[in-house]
Amino acid sequence: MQDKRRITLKDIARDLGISISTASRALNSYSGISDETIKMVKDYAEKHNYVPNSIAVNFRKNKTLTIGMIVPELVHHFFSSVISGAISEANKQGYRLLVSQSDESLNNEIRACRSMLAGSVDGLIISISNETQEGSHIREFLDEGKPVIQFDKIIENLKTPKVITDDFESAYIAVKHLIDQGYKKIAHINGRKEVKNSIDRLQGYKQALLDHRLEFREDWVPHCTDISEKEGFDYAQQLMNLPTPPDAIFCITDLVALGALNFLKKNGYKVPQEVGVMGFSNWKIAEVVGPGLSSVDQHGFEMGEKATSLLLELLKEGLTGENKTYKIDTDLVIRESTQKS
Amino acid sequence: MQDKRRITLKDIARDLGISISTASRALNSYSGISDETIKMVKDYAEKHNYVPNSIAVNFRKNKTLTIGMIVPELVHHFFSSVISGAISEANKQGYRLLVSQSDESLNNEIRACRSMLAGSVDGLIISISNETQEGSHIREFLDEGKPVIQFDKIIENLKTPKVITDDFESAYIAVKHLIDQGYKKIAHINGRKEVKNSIDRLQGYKQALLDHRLEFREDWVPHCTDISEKEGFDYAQQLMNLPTPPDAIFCITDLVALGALNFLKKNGYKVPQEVGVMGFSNWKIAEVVGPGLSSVDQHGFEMGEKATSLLLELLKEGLTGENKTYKIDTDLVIRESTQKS
DNA sequence: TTGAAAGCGCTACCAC
DNA sequence: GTGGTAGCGCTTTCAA
Repeated sequence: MQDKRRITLKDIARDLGISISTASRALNSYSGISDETIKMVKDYAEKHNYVPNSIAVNFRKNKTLTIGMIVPELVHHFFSSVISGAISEANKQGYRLLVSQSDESLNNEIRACRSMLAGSVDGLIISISNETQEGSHIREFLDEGKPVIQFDKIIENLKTPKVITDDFESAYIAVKHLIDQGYKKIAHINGRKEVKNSIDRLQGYKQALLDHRLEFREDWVPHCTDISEKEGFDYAQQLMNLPTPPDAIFCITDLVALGALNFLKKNGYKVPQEVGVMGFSNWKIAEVVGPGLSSVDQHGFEMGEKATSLLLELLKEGLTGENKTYKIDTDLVIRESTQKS
Repeated sequence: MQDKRRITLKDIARDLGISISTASRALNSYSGISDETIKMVKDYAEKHNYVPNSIAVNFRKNKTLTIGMIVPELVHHFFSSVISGAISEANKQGYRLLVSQSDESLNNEIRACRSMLAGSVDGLIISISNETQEGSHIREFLDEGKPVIQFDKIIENLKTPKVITDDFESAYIAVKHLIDQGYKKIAHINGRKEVKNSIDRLQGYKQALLDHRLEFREDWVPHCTDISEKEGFDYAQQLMNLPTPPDAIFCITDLVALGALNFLKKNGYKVPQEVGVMGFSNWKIAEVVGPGLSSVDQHGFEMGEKATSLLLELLKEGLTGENKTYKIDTDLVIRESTQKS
């Protein structure tokens, strides 16, 4: 293997008979350098394929031009969309993205944070794991003056900017759509009771029922723990076997909705005529399943962009940011599964 | 904001009345340092929460402990699985993963390569974009002695280790399954004619037909350009409208298979009784579509792990690697769409 | 077993 | 407009 040493500023300076500082200034087009010199140096650099050693630059400037991103799960339409948006925005501004995942484990999350904090990133964008309750490992960033943006799954009382889906509003709109379609007994397969997204969606669901004078029943609101297809199937079964079964099911997630849909299809319920089904997240499966699943699109890409631009702004200003919450709009995507009328 | 300066070796040395080099050696437990000193320094470091400035270490050692990964598209079940596997393996060995995507654009790919080459990574794992024909931007890594691993979509004549799906074998097995099920007129919606994966799958398809004395017809092998659902739909239509329509369709990808499936369902063809459909990649959609789509699972996570461990091995040895190809096994996942019998 | 010092490549300050 | 030089934090010779 060849280890062709890269040409350095020193080489340029020597070959051109100028000083290193002049070469540096010329390449960075500082004021106070003659156009002549600038041209000479730039031409030489071009010709000899000079690439500044960015490790050295980083070292000198004490920054990395890299931002870290930690998500609970990478193989997931929503999170990969967010990452995609983050990369896009970061690259636009000359930054790179270091990606890690916690696999929903607090220990992994802490390890990832530590590794990034050791000097590989200038700031952090994170969506916490299910296990994370408290954020001392995240606070370490702030303590060193490195900004953090939380998104989607957040720790409320950690003083960072937050980018989230407006879960209340989105759930409200989704349920209102069901109501508008003429469904009257609307159940909600919710998520974990202690997770903010679940709580907010549940509130939005309740408020929509309240505002439209529809009945709310505790036994119409089961709570998932895994948020899996199987749970969707099982809870749909449980709901439909109630003495008073619902005529629509609003699901915490498309995967759960898929399970519900499968139960309903398998057992001869007509969707959407007898039972309406609404998902959340608008994954690819919502589009391809039969019948097409109405869902709420969370604009993951946009969320990634927003979180990144917020972080870069703070980086530019040298701040760690205020405790402000930014809500990203959602879109209700209406498909067959709720088209009763 | 607070900018609590982090404690450095210098601080430790000063406070402990020893030299910087001793402090450094103690922390790294070099031989030739008294246990006493080691203990003293380590205790002090622990107590004052010393974290080595990894930018400085990187600079000094001229490496970053970071590897770069460039994929055509991040929001994609296969690629996010690969990334997930790569992160897992990299972290295990103390490395981090910098992720970028080309969006199937050669220019973006070149830009991403340049950015990483400038000093942010020690090596690269890449799956090239559809537009990429030639790899001078990748060769720049090798020229600097930085190893590269190609995976999935590769440039054959670039001297790097390669990790790929055994497309020939996988296609062969998939088609053989169709044959075993009793299908006799098997079409293949292929990909671009110049892309290696397409070519190999086509060859596997042909060989399976040949070995089982089934007819091969050019007009049964249309070529996609986008590899989209729409193309699947359109080509299925084209195939079924031929004077001699096929009784099974092997699709280059699940998305294409989905389009084909949709065409068939919409037009009253019974799947799998009248027409069998086989996908490739085994995305989530293959599992959830009705009827369930038989497909070939590519083991993305494993591929990411393998590519990463190969890269780290080279990094350890200081080599750029040989032109060796590693084929990752696939699994045939049989669902309803091909269960004729 | 320890210390002094060079130096990685670059930027930025201070002279001239 | 340009050059000299200090120094970022660390590792690693070389000397003692």
